[in-house]
Amino acid sequence: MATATIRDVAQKAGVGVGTVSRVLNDNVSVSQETRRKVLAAISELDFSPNLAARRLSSGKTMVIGALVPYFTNPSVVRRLQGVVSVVTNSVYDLILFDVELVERRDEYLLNVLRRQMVDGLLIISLTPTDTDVQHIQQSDLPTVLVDANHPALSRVVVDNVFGGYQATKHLLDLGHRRIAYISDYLDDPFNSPVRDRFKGYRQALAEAGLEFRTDYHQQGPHGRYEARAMTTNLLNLPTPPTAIFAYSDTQAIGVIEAALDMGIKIPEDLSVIGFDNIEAAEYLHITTIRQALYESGVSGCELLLQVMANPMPEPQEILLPIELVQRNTTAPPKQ
Amino acid sequence: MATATIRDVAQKAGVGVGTVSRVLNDNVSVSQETRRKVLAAISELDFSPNLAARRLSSGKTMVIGALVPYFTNPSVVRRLQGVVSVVTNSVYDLILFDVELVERRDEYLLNVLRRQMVDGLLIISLTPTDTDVQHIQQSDLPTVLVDANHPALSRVVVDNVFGGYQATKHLLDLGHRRIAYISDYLDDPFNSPVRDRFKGYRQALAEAGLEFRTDYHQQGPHGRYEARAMTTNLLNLPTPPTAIFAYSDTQAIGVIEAALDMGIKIPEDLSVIGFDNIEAAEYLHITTIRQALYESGVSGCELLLQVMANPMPEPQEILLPIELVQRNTTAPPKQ
DNA sequence: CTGAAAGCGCTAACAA
DNA sequence: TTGTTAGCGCTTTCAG
Repeated sequence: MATATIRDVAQKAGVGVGTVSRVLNDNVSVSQETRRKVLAAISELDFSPNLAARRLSSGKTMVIGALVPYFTNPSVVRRLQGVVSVVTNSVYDLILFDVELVERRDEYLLNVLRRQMVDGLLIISLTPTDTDVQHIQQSDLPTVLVDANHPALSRVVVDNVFGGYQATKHLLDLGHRRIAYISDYLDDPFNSPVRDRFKGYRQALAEAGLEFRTDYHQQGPHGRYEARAMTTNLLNLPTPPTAIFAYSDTQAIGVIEAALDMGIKIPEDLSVIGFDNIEAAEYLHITTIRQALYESGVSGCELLLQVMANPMPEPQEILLPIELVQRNTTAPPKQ
Repeated sequence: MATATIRDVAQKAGVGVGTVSRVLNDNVSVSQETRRKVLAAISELDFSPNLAARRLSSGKTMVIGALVPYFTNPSVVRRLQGVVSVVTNSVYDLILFDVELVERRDEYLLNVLRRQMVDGLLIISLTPTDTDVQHIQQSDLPTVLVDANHPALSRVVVDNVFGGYQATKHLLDLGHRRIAYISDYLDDPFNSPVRDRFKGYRQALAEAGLEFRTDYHQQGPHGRYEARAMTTNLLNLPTPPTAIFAYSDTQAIGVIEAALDMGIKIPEDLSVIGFDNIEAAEYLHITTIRQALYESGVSGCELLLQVMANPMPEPQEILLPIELVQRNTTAPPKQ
């Protein structure tokens, strides 16, 4: 069926296109009778307004964009599920930008900004650089960060420094003295949580009068398998750690697998604590720092919708709570 | 910055807008010299073509839609990850339609079809009705089904009847005679796999000379918690089953939790087999029927891209393999 | 190879 | 309250 246009509807209803547009947009200034006629014509012709035309004319796309790194990352997926739950109940559609190559991140962002592809943007687990922020501000696109921090942008975050502190403190309280940290690369500019948690780790260590040992900090690309390798290094040290704090649950799983492979018992011989509380952490009974993943997506999207509706002079910050979840992978060290 | 338009570029380059459009679209009929001038003007003005305008004018949206039910479902997420991996490397963007309410499914589909929101559509784990198919065909929108079957549409599927058979056969081979099936509602029109696997289950039973017992089939809404309740019913029967085949791994997890709660040991007292091989099944060592989830998304999206490029007269079918993965939740029955 | 001009289907400003 | 009309920014004829 060659889809009907607004002109066809106008003709059939015996009114002008402006009037049809008015009833389409729930503009009040239409008489009952006229509205009825137009509505009848619309349903008769099975008319539905063309989106591209509407967008060009109105300047609004009615879509929200979500920029995410590694759509395969469970915690990112969980956040996205929160986003989707909100978007689905709004008038907006969701377009997903998956950045697998960090080098292409820039290209994505600029594209999105310049081409006016979306009315609002959610940036998830991807810390923008100052240059990025400049571009965003220049483009005037309502933007909200989720799990990423920048003072100039509205955001939904957790206190990662405190999270790192809390995880380490838990291990310390258990009596551990040789505590390692495995993480993503500390100098990844797009990942600020990794540095914050590291800071918390060192704070807790210092507070306990413990020296930071560089050989107890392993960093590498994110992932379960990469974490296994880092763990092996750690466990082969002359004086191996008795506890490992992993930057994420995914990495904690790798730590556990590597330890098990070496015949090291958890938690008897090695304590492991993760971060995030993804579903797998529950299944595997991993002690972890829970953060409200799903909720962060919900809050982020709600905040974005708000900002889109009435822009706020100041960037907003929503701080979500974190909480230690004790399960079966941490215990006091032997003897 | 008030974004530059094609007109600005034309003016600055001293050419007509048509020429600018030609270089934008890699049209060959532009002299080296002219192209150079235009390109210079473009980069000088930091110009990027407006998408809405391009869409309206060309009639192409350059976006692919993915219609999914329950974006929280792990197997759906996994398939989607496959889709994303392909879309990301194409010229298309991805827009996500999440259908949480089955009643609204229709509305979504019609909307997508009529408003020309996308150039191609992927329908995941949502079996279309004949009416749906009619609408799709009328709209002439390239469409591919993933994990859903309809003879009139291109699709990526597995042999679910065989899968159900294989799962049941495994239990039978182990020596079980009292085998139950818990599943989603059998009469859900949008879920054909549930019926196919049930058919396979009954085939295997019949082949073994076993009668189908209605009290051994529990159905309900999909989910881990719902599966727990169904399992409790089963296990409280006068002669409870010694093995349970769960429609999905998610449900198998519920089965296991319910059994454990009742002090029933797995696999000693009860064998459990799931379906899908989601990540949690690996963590929990659940015996299951693996299907290539991620791969289904990849194949589906590649097929869609192909169909969009050159429409095929006949609907295509891609059949993906399934495979029994024996882990720790199935064993011979006691004595 | 290139410029001019006619839309694509809609919204919104302007009259009436 | 309503009809008319001028664009929105681009692609794509149609001439030349």
